[in-house]
Formats: sequence, C-alpha cells, structure tokens
Amino acid sequence: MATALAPRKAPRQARSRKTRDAILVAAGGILAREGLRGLTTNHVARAAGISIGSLYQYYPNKQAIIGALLTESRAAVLAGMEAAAEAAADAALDVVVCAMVRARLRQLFEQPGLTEALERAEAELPADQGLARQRTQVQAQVVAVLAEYYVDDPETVARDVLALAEGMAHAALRAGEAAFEPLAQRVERAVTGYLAGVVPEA
Amino acid sequence: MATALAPRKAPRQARSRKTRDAILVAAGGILAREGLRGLTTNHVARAAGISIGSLYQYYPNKQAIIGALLTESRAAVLAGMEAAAEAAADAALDVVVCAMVRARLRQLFEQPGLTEALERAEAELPADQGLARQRTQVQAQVVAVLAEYYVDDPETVARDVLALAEGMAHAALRAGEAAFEPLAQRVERAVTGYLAGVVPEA
Amino acid sequence: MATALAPRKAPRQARSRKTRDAILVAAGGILAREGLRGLTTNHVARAAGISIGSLYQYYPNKQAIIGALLTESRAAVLAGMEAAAEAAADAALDVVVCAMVRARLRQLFEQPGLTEALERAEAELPADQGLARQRTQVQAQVVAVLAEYYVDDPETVARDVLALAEGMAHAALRAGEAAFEPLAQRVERAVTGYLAGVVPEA
Amino acid sequence: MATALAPRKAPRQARSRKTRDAILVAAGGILAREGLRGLTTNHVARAAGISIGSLYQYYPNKQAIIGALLTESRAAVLAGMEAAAEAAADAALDVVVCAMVRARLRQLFEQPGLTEALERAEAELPADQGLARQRTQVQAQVVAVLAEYYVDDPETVARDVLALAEGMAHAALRAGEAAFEPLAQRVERAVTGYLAGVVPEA
DNA sequence: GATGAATGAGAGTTCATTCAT
DNA sequence: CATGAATGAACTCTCATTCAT
Repeated sequence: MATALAPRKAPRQARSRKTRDAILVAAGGILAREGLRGLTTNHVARAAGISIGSLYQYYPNKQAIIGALLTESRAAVLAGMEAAAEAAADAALDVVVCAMVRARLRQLFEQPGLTEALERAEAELPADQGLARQRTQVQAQVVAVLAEYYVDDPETVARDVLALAEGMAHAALRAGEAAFEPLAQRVERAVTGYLAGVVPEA
Repeated sequence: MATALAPRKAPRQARSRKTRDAILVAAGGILAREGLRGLTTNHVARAAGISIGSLYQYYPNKQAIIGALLTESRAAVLAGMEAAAEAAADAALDVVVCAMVRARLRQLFEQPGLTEALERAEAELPADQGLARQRTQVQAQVVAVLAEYYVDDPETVARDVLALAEGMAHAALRAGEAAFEPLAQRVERAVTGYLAGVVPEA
Repeated sequence: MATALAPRKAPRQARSRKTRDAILVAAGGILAREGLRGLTTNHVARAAGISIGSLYQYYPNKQAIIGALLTESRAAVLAGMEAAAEAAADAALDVVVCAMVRARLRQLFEQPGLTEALERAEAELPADQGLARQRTQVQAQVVAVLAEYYVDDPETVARDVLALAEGMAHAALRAGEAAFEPLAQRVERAVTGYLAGVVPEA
Repeated sequence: MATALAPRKAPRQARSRKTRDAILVAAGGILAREGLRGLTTNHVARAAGISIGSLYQYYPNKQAIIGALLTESRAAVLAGMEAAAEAAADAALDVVVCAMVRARLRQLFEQPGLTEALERAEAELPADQGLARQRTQVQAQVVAVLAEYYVDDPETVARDVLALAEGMAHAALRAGEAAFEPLAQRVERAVTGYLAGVVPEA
C-alpha cells in the first residue's frame, strides 16, 4: 500500500545506467537550484534530455527519484565518514569525531544546496521506512565511535554533534561562504567545546 | 512579477485584526502539522472558519500568509532575545550570548514543528527582500552584543552560534526530545566552547 | 483506503443542483454514445459546459460520476418496479412479475445504450460495496414478490427473469429495434414460459 | 483512420503460430481476470513471454488482439452449434434450438469471465465490419434452423433466444453458479416457453 | 526476426485565485 | 464586506506504439 520508493529496473546495460544517472543528476541540480517546487517530473525529464515516459521507466514515481537522491547522498556520507574514522583510528575522541564531521562537511560543500534541499524535501515526503533507516545510519556511525570511548548517551551526543555541524554549514553556505577550511575549523571548535563536557576522564 | 508579500489592508478594526490572526493561527497549525504540502489556501480558510474569498481580502496570496507567519515568528524571537540581552547586560560575553540563544531555543520549543516548517517553507518561496532583512535582524542583534565585546568578525560568529543552536534544537525536537533544559545546557556547552576561541583576552 | 464514490457536496442551492445534474446528463450521454473509452473527465466537463475544476467540486473522481449515474439509474428502476408491483397487486404471479419486468424494460428503452454502457462500466470499476448493494436491491424487489407466492429458490428465479429480460432488451436495442411493445410481449412470453415450471400448484 | 484488425502475418511457420497463440492465451487470461483495464500491450507481452516488439510483429495493434480473441471465440461457438444442430437434426424445433443454445452455454461456462469480458471489450472498441459479420453468423446459424421450420421472423427469434440464454448465463456466472446442468435446464424452460408462442402448428 | 528503451499524447486530478451574487 | 462556485494552468503518471540495436 505504501508507495514503492525503489527504482524500477536494474540498470544492466551501460546505456540504461547512464540514463538512470542522468535523471538523478538533473533532479539533483533542479532541487538544489529551484527547490522542491521546481522539481516537476517533466522538468526533470527535459533537463535529463529524455522523455517523460523514459523517466517513468526508471523510477515509478517522483518520490522514488527523491528517495534515490537521498540514498545516494547518504551512501556518500557514510562512505566518507567511515574512511575518515578509519584514518583517524586510535586518536583521541575529539580528533576522530572531528574527522568524521569534516567528512560530512565536505559533502555539504561539494553539493552546496543539494543536501539541504534534499532534507527539506524528505520532510515533505510521506514517511518511508527505508529512508528513516538510512537517516539513522549516519548517526549510528558516530554512535559506534562514541561507544568505543565510553561516552555516555552516545545517541544524543552523536545527534548533537552532527546537527550543530550541519546547522553551521547550511548557514555558512547560504551566507555565501565558499572556503571550506575556515568553516571546518569553526565547527571543530564548537564540536571540541561540546565534547569537552562529555568525555569521561579515562 | 514580484508578488507583494505585504498583508492587504491595515487591520484598523478589531474584527479585522481577529480574522487576520485567525488566518495566521490556522495556517501555522496546518504548517506545523502537515507541512507545506498540506498548506492550501482552501484548507487554511476552512480551518480559520472563513470563506476562501475572505482569506483573499486579508492576504493577497498564499506567500503573503507565509510571509506574515515568518514576520510574526521573527518578531517574537527578536523581542525575546532583546529582553534576554537586557536582563544579562554587563555579564560575561558567553553568558549574554547564551541568554540570547536560550531565548531563541525557547521559541523553537514553544512551537515545535512550526518554526522548522516555516523555515523550510521560506526556502521554497521565491526570494523576498523583506524576509531576508528580517532574517538579518535576528543575527544583527547578536552581532551588536558581540561588537560590544570587541569580538572579531562578529557577523560570522553570530551566524555560527545561532545556526548551531538551531541545528541542535531541530534535531532534538525531531528526535522527540520534550524537555527544554537538558538541550539548552548542551547547546550552551557547544556555544561556550565555540566562543572560547573567539573572545579576545581583553 | 477505498476511493470514496460519494458525491462531494450536497447541492443546497438551485444553481449547484443544476450543475450537478448537468454533469450527470453530460456523462450519461457520452457513456451511451461513446462508451467508457470516451468518458474522460475533461470531455464530460466540456459537454456539461463547465470547467474541469468545477466538475471536481461536485464529484471527487471519475468513478464517483459513474457511481452517481448507476445510483440514479437504479433508483429509477426500483421506483418503476415498485409502482408496477403495487399496481398489479393480487394478480397472478406471472402478471405481477411481467409488470415489474416491463418497468425494467421501459427504462432500458428510455435511455437506450446508457444502461448497458453503465453496466459495462461497472464491471471495469473497482468493487464497491454501495454499488453492489444497489445491484442487489433490484433483484431483491422481485424476490420479495416471488416469496409471497411461495416460489422456490426465489433468488435464482428473480435473477433469471431479470437477466433474460435485460439480455433480450440489449440485443433488441443493439439491433435497432425502436418499438417497445413488440419486444415487451416477446419478453413476456419467455418470462411466462419460464415461470410456468416454477409456480407451485397453489 | 480505420485501423486494420487483421493479424499482421500469416502464421506459416509452426513457431509463428505458437507465438501468436501464446499472445492470445495471455491476452484472454488477462481479460478474464482483470478486465479491459488490465489488458495493456506490455502486460500481454510479458505474460506471453515475449517482448513488446515481438507482439507488434504479430498484431498491428491492441484492437487486433481483441479482434482475434473474438474471432477465435466465435469460431468455437459456431463449430459447437453446428455440431449440436447436426446431432439433433430432424428433432422437434425446440429440441434443436435448445441443443444449439446448450452449445453456446457450454462455451460460456468453459471460459467463465472471458466471453463476457470479450463482449464488453467489443462494445468499447470502434465498430468493425468484420466483427459485426461474425456476430451475425452465430445468429444466422439459428436463423437457418428456424427457417427450416417455417418460423416467422426468424432473425428476431434467433436474436431473442440467444440473447436470453446469454443474459441468464452471464448473470448466473457472475452470481457464482458453477454447475452447468441446472442453469441449462432453466434456460431451456425459458427458451421452450418463448418458442411455444412462435412455432407454427404445421 | 527479436528486443526493450524510448516516445509523447493524453488521462485524472489539484489548487491558487477570481468574481458574480 | 462575505461567500463559495467557478476557473484553468499545471502536475503526476500511463500506455499504445516505434525504432535503433
């Protein structure tokens, strides 16, 4: 009964995969530039250089496109954060967390506007289990690290850290900041300050 | 082409003002409960207990309603933050800033969902000068305080502080947190930590 | 979850009622002339001399229009058959039944094509309780009479009688027969013949 | 404008004929199960285990498939009725007619749903000469018998008899009757009764 | 011949907005 | 001023049909 959010056909052939990706790229661009209001299926199809019928061969409905965009976006964060966590393994807690946060920030900077628009879009979407799970996974990755350091209430801490970083990044991007490093350092200050009251004395 | 966002007529008469407010209350409730998707003009009119025709006597279009809601919301923050700043006058920088941030947080908690939905709505609206100015004013109030303490680049600092607080609050509310004080203290930790690297030794 | 088939608003004002009826008349005409394929909402609106938006103020969806048409059609049969049954009260069984059948036939002749098209349309519609109940009522009226005469298995008999009459009428109309009486008499012959093997000796 | 309803190529090769039949079987099944609404060309192709492109190699359009289904169905009736008529040759008029009617009923019972759906489908199709002729042939076969017995207006009688039988059968099937014989006997009663007023004393 | 990706006209439906009453 | 019926552009999605591979 719940609308399927899964893409429609597995892209076995190279051409198919290209079309599928072209749709996502087009949709992402529109979403970032014009917001959810501008994201009409016809508009996406035109921007992707395909017909509306083709679009619906790849995605069963508009939500599925947004869902795929979200999935892709979150997979990228997850991958980035995982890599960062591994690279910083065995460092102090705040160092590891900051590394993960940086990975997240980098993504926000690479697709300015898109991530924010996507999250706004998700809020307007009917609730979907798959998407909810994905949203949790990003946080869960931070939780895992925090747990290793015996941080109390790691869920809340992870949520706080990610939320403050994202909040700052969105505001900075909206204000026109283009440089990554200065923002990253300011975020790190906030994160470190926040964590100072959380880390057990070890 | 630029649609006027100003309300249509000055509410000189008491009845007019009441109707105007009823529209905003109805719209705000719907926005908080059902998101931008559920906010249709007919729906608002019905919820406000008036006809669709009357609604358009008070607001020239849907955007104007959202604009009024945003204006109202921001006026409340401004008032709250101003009061907080005065009450904490002459205290240490972080104390004053935290007091202002608390005022902001309190508003977010009082209308959970609405503020967030309102901001999402604003992002989807065509850019409007008036609203942009308002957004700046909230930040400007913090900037004014920071400047008194000779903080460097007060615009960025103000933006950062507000953004991290709002980010954390939204995440907490979405996660179902209902208690104000715990969140406020966590936010203060982040703000204080962030500010520590900013305050001149003076 | 099941699509509502009920009309949207009660037509209190005369104008409203007129529009509602105009929609049904237009839809009925199209259905009779062009079949379900030709029955598009835009087509109906145009034929009714209203805008598509207005159409949807009166009926929540296309099915509801078909449903209303069916309801109207069945109400007419029911009324006609009831009147016929009363007028023929106390007559012999076959006389009463034939009177009812005639009432049914008369309706089929008055709106040639429509009844048939409506039934075809109903078959393509998702099952709806309300409609199913209505369909039963026509038969139930015959059952009631048969029961009074102690006919065995009145449900089957009623179904048979109505079905043979309708089958003959549809075929006759499709073949271009325009005169009512000759057909009615042929149907009566079949009905009487059929009933002869059914009536208890009394 | 008049779309050709004839199949596209003569099935000279065995494989061709098999594919052609597979298409019809698939289409017939879908039509019986899901009605005209469910009968999409892509759906048929998938159910037949071929590609949509291949489907269009065998039938020039969707109507042609329905047309072929109707042709097949009617050929079967014709054959059945012819055999029945021969087997009952020289019997009394009503015996012969009833035998033919039984043949028709048997077909309806063998493919419950399909024949009815097929007839509904035909009514929604644009009028086609070929199909109209076929429809006449079934009737013509009864006419031929009636004529032998010097029945007056044999066309009308044939139409009536077939129509009442089909009407009763469709209603019975829709009501869930599964047994053939009881229905057949009821139909025979109606037919015999009807014919009683028709046969010349001769 | 077979395939299935691609096409696009057109269907159902919504909703901001207007205007006669 | 209030009402709410009416409007129609715009949106999502389907499906018969084509055509390059």
